[in-house]
Amino acid sequence: MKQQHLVVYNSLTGSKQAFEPLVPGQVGMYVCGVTVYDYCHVGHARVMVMFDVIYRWLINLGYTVNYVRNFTDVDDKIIARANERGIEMNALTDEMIEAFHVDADALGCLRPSHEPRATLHMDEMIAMIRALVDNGHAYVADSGDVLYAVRKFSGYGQLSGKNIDELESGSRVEVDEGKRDPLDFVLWKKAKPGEPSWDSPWGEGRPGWHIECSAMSCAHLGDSFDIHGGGMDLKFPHHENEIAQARAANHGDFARYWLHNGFVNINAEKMSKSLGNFFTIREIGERYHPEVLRMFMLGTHYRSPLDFSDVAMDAAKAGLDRLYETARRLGLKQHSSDNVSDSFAAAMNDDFNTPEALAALFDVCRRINKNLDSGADVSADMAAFYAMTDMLGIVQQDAQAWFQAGDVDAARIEALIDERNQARKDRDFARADAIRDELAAEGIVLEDGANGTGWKKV
RNA sequence: GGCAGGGUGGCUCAGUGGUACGGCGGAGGACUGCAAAUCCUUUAUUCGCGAGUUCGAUUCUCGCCCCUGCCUCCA
Repeated sequence: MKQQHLVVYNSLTGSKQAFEPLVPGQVGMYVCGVTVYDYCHVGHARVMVMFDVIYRWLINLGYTVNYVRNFTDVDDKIIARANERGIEMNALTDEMIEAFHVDADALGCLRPSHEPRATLHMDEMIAMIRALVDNGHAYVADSGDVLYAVRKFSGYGQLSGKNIDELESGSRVEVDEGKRDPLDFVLWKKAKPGEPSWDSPWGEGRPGWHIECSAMSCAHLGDSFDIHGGGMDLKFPHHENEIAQARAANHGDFARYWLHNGFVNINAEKMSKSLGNFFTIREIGERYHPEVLRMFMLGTHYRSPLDFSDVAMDAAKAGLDRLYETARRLGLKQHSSDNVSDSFAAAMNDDFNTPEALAALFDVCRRINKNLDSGADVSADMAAFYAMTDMLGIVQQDAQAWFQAGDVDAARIEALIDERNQARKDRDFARADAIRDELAAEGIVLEDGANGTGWKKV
């Protein structure tokens, strides 16, 4: 059954739905970014990569996409880290945002249309909080904090599929003195001495975490927009609270489709900073090309858990090498746009099923190799091959460089290859094999082809 | 405890009411002086367990076992 039109799994309804944007031809998409106090780990990478693929596919479908991904650049952890390091908060967040971009670029992620920072949207946040206070959805507690009254919002719990009473019965939340309800959350936090703060109708303070996303998404995309995404762990309470704030303050529906990606696990356990079982993108980058990490992620559907391991990364590298091998045989890349195979398109249209899309890519890859072997025409398949790899954001490097990157003395290798080929011509295979073994010991593999001998680093 | 998502070959990962996609790995073959790469063949009578519905279930229903996540900050 071919899927001609995009169907997405909407966390809000718990089912797959045909995707129909609010405005035909246009998509507004907001993805929760990161809190910038440290380097990104593999879990963050998954959000970046998967929503990058979604972004690319939406564009391919012909939509004009307004893709917004925020930076949380003020919060407790940031302040604590800045104090630890003895630097200003902004110095820390600027540094981490730059690092974020380096990592995202390395992973081959396109830049979003907008990357708003919380600290640059104080006016919007304060306006939204004021609206909530004015219409009775928020109140000023004895502590001076402004809190959101969850009981005043009838739809609370719709996204996470919970109701307030259930949440409270199993709640681990400490009951705060000033709260009218244990689930009430902070909209505006009164400043403590020495903390960064902004002026507001409720005195000096700073915004709560949830309000920034409500305010920034609506500021860039309007009170109603199409897609809101992020990691599964943000579903509750973060996204639930975003909905409560935005719908109570504005008149729109807020986000209509909610997309949540699964976690990255280590030994079947969630990778997280609190558990300390995480690898940063940079650490992985020392052992694997970032594109291997991307390939690894594409092999699993975005909503499923993804178990990170060296074995899995090695397998991803082997598969990616095979694609690069084909790219190398094809030679110069022919740019193409919408030549993806039908099965690839069907897979992507079915809630961005990248594992199935990869299967479609490998089908074409195999056919190309076969036809290249037999000398048949591959032009149509080549266009499809590159259209699909571009859509997935893989095979973006020069194929020759992919295999020959690293610390190698190419001139010396070429010289040895010449020497070996002379030996082969002289049928001195002992000498020829000795040279090959010598290079193999250095991780250089020789390949004798119809057009001479090539080499690659493994 | 409540809610959510899982358990598919050596590993990994899709999928479907009619005996299972792809990748990695293994085996055999073609090619090669030998390799490497590539191609071909092959690698699950079987989809956690038990029952039910059905002509037929891995796919639907029920029960059970196990795993993970969320319910607090977390992508």
